[in-house]
Amino acid sequence: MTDGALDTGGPHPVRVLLADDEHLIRGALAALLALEDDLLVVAEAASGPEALAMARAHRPDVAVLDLQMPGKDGVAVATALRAELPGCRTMIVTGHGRPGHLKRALAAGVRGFVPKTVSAQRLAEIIRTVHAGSRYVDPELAADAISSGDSPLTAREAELLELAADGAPIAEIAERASLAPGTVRNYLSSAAAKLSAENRHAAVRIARERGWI
Amino acid sequence: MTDGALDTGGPHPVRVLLADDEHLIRGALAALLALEDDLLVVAEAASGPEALAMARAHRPDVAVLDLQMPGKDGVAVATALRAELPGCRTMIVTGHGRPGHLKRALAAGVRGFVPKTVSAQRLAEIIRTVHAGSRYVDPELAADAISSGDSPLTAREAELLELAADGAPIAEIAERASLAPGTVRNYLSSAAAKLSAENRHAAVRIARERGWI
DNA sequence: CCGTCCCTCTGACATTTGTCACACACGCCC
DNA sequence: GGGCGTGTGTGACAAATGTCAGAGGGACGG
Repeated sequence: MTDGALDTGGPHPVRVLLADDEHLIRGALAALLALEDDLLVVAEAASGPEALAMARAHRPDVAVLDLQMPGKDGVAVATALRAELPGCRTMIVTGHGRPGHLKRALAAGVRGFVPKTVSAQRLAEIIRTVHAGSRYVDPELAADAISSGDSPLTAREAELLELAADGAPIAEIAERASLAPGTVRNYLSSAAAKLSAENRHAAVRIARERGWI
Repeated sequence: MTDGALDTGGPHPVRVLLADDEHLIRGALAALLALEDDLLVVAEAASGPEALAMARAHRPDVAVLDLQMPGKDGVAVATALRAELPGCRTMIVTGHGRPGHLKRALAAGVRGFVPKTVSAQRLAEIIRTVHAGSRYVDPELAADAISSGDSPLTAREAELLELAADGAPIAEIAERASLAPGTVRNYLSSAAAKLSAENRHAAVRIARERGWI
């Protein structure tokens, strides 16, 4: 064991898992992180399920997950990892961060949340921060989340709004939710009013933007 | 001037402009392309207008543009470049390629269209291909575009569908299009029928997926 | 225990939206 | 020119949607 005085991260480099479906980014990122002496990319994955399998096999210290991946999204993977590998810290990297994702991520135990607009060096610092046990949330995304505030929708309203998201007619939504059509209309109307939307479709759009569904 | 026998691209390296709002990717990409002897990244930009300004200043041989950028999207930049710098080849790199974008891009004179799932080395090859004057379109994206086929919508139908995209009520659409409400309903109904949609909102969603609006 | 508040749920009613039949203009082929 | 097909535009009618008033139930504090 090397126990001399080391100033670049100590004897144990941080073992990193990289998961992103865009090879271009993942490969480039791996190359840049490899330049950091104290970081070691031990596994890469291009999908949610693959990320989980890789994590089981390689037991990384930190998992860097893209939000949008085929199969399972980043937050879902983080949730699963929390249960399976409690010692593994998770962080999310995302292209266009919407407030709701941030809240979902933090609820799933994610320790870091950053947009892809940061530099690689900054990302390396954040990986170290997260590995050390601190949390890091991009200030701009945090501001967005705070300014957008909590969802004013009740659970049922959000649920029905989600069922209405693909433009289905009321009758179909009512059937899927096992409710009377009138009830469905009422919830959607209430949700639209809270969101200052003209109708349920505009409400869906607004709720999406705010990350509330 | 070096004029000896060179086998890695000749005496004039390909001058490349990189435009992408995600620093993480742009920086990483620049680093990876720098490993190629015959490619030289002469400028980087994080937005559409910035990309144009950089292109004017540095006159690159090939402009690698992200599709989604603040200010002006990649296709819009490509259109402007075609007029201002006819000698500059343009190519689009995109995260999630939808058929309509590909058609728009080709119409704008773009010579290359690739998803971000390709590797950096592959991208380097494609930059060379494009610089040599050939075109390159990712096979999978091309297949999508062909299978999705041409839009069955007439010009007016597509136009009104676009106005309906944010969930606005018919009256507002009619006003913005200077048409009678009945006419608007008729066009949207026709568009919905062609797309096998239950209503105009579902039609909007389908047309978006197919890249027809 | 009681009142109060909020969420859930429903049906009746008015408004909005989708469907249909039809009129007009334009381009095309014979 | 005459016949034909297609895109554009309109209004009447039927169906879907949004609005409203209100009933029932659980949580919370006085």
